[in-house]
Amino acid sequence: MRITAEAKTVTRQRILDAATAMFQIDGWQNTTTRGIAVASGIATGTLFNYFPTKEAIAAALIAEALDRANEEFPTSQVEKNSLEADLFTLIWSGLGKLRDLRKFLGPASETIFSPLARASPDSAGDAIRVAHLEMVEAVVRSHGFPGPRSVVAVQLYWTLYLGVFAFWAADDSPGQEDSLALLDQSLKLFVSTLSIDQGKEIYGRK
Amino acid sequence: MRITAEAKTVTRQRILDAATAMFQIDGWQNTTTRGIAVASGIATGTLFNYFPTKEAIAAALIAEALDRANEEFPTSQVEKNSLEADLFTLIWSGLGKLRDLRKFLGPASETIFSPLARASPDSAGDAIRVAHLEMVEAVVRSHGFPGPRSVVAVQLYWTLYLGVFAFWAADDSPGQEDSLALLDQSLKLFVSTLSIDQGKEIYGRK
DNA sequence: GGCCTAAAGTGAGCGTGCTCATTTATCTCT
DNA sequence: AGAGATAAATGAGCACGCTCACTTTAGGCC
Repeated sequence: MRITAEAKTVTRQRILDAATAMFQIDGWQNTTTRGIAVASGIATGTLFNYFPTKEAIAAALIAEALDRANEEFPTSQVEKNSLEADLFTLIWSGLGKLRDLRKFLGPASETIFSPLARASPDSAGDAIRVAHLEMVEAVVRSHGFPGPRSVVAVQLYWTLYLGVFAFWAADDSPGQEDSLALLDQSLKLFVSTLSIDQGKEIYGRK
Repeated sequence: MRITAEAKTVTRQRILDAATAMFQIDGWQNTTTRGIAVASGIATGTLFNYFPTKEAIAAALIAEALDRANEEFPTSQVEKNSLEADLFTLIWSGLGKLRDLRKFLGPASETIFSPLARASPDSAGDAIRVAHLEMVEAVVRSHGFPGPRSVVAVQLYWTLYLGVFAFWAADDSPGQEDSLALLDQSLKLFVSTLSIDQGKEIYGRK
């Protein structure tokens, strides 16, 4: 068995499709890795040749959805919008792409986006965090905040983002208006810290 | 076997002591419920008569530590301090009581304080969240914000608190100065939302 | 003391997520 | 075409958290 690269991506996709369906129908906890394997037509062990953990499968789904949103985001825009408005667009469109996954997003991300993220840089969700932070950093820079950001500012942003994310995943208010309000408020707060943060400390040391 | 209530609290304490030691030495993942049971001189099944899950054991440890901090907090104070200063005292003393548990706090709370908290009010950490929020609400009220708070404000506070909590648990900066900075900044932001929040909406509607 | 009742204790066993020694399939080289 | 090499697939098996049918033990009552 060699140079089956093409076959591998096919299998990979079959796993992701099966997992999506099963997570949505049965939920995160009730979906077993054995089940996903069977539904994908492979053995249990094979599944783990493609994804190191169950979380990694969900993380891949989330990452792909967010990547799609990021691609659509106009990076080299004529900035007529405020920083807040741009970040709002970026984040809200990301959440929009995740809409289908919402049902299992809460339980899954609980393990994926551990608050402990800083201590385990190899975790399944870390790549997502880094990618998102880079995207945000680019937007912030394009609005005249040269950076670099302090540890505190970065941590604050990520905290607020996760808060919005988690709230949104479980938000049953009509049109997710509560989430909109929270995102709006969170961004106001974050932006207000940026000016304070400017030139204060670089990554934690003076 | 009846009215062994006293014996039960003794056993309960033995479990908590054994668990504390094992979590600290071997970490959260490497400590098994079987191990805790053996170290406590009981059978595996018996352990689960005292605590429904492994998380519940850690949650009990955290809850007791925070309770101790809450008791020490002067509720009926002559308020000469700012709201920010009072919240700072409350939170920082809480973290102080948790110092010994720090090593396993990150990994453990990852499961305990799920962002999904809203959807599973029976989870091990929910009582802690409620107790803390009540404490904060009391302090906020005593500083002339009659409330009630909007869902958004509550969620924002809890998000910021968890962010500080998680950061602090893994903070290796000398004297946890980064955590201090983050807490300071977080509280500033939260307090600034309070005046906006006043009279705006009660628990999410109008 | 000898029974009855029920609370508390027990550990074999289940279903997980994940591993790893072994087997199978494919490509390369002669 | 056959042999050799190796990437990929396999599933029995492990350790874990947790359950539950059963056993043990302590109290109330005569």
